[in-house]
Amino acid sequence: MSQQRAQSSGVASGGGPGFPDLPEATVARLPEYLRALHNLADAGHDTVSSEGLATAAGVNSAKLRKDLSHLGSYGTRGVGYDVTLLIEQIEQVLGLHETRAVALVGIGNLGHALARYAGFASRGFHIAALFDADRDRVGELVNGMAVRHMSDIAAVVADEGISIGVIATPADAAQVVADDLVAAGVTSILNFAPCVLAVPDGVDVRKVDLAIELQILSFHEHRKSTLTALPAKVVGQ
Amino acid sequence: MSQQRAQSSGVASGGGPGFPDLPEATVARLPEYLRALHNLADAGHDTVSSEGLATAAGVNSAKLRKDLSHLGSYGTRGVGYDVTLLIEQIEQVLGLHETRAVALVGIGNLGHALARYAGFASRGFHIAALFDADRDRVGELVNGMAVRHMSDIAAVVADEGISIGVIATPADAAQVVADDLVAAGVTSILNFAPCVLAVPDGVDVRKVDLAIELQILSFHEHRKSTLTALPAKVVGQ
DNA sequence: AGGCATTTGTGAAGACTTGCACAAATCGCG
DNA sequence: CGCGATTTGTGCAAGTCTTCACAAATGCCT
Repeated sequence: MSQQRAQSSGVASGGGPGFPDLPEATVARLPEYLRALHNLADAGHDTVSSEGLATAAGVNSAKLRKDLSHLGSYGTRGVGYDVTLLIEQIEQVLGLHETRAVALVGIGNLGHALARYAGFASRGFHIAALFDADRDRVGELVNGMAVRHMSDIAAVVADEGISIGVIATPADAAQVVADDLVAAGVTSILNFAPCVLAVPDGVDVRKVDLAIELQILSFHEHRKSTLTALPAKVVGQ
Repeated sequence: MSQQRAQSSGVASGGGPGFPDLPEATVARLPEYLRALHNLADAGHDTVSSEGLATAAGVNSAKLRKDLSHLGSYGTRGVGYDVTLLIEQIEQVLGLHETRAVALVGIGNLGHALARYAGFASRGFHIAALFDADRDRVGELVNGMAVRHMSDIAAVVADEGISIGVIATPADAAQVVADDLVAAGVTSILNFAPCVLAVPDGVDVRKVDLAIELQILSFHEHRKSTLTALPAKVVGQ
């Protein structure tokens, strides 16, 4: 069980049959483009220019064009991009055509909120099971779904075809949960616990740490207050 | 009110008196180092090597040393870093000595969870006020604090010295809320709504989009399932 | 006091990412 | 049919970030 490595850019396709060799930075922006495109489609737009889509997604238009060019040529010069076609292509690349089953582990404050969050379902993810290690919480209904005990995880993951696990436990439980998820066959983990997870090669981990986001903002606040000369750069988003 | 620009690296200090010129990538990692250092301190370690701290923080040791070297020389060759001293230095740089007051807007599912999340308080942030636009929710007690109406925001932000706003509203309300926060004097925003915010220069925005994280994982799942040859790279964290 | 093992701090190379600027392609219109 | 306006796709250069590799510094042990 190796310590996970830092993000390594460039998703090689090994010259295989179907798939593009997307830079990791591009992959991270595609979902944002997709969201903007859905908004445009809802607003009745059939086509959109790189400039228009870039603005809607909060990026530079040259960057947007380069990102999309990695998927192939789906724009028309002098016109722009076909909104429906581009949605189709990005969903294809992101693998969003098959609805993915997700297991959510840790039904505390955050877990409750995630279980009820409509944004997952509306964007192609199905929360297929809820788990907690606390037997007092097992059986509780959250958003119409019963909480199950961690000991069921292997069976449920197999039965439901779950490939993604979301960890919303305290930090001290997260590694054990990750090990259980991996043992059950999960190959992608979204970790909300404030700790680093060790996972085997072949398992992807993304981490979201709410306090870290605030601390980064704190740095910029601090800088602004001690140094009033320069305008702030907008960070991330 | 300009469209915000993409992350621009390098936080210039303008040659001013006090402050280091930290690369943005370094700033984003400092909170992770800080968390790891607190763990080490709790475990009774007085010093730690770059290798040890790097492992605990999930990064390469050379990267860690370069990051820390930007803060100055606080290590001892042949020995390592003094844990307490380094904690002190990083907290200084991140501006965590003064507790920062945070306003949380949007007390729905996610807002409730954030209001109750202990990780904020334990890492130096004080949730000073809760707001919602729904008058039916105003007055409700969440974690011992009453929800107030958005119309109070200007007065409360001034009274409580709030500098950071957290937006946990639906996407269609987020821009209005951001405008209100900025008008009230907030200069940093953490946005959980799935949309791009336009803010004036001088205001920092960071975005956390839970569905986007899953979609990025989905891409890697998709890639793994269509291409079984290569081992996956671990993404982000 | 001297030598050895350890570990930091950093120069340099390489990889990745961004953004400009423009040729090539397309459409609409006279 | 041809021309001008528009917009994509991309070569290239600049900037940023990561990683290696090693000299310099430190402490321990004899």
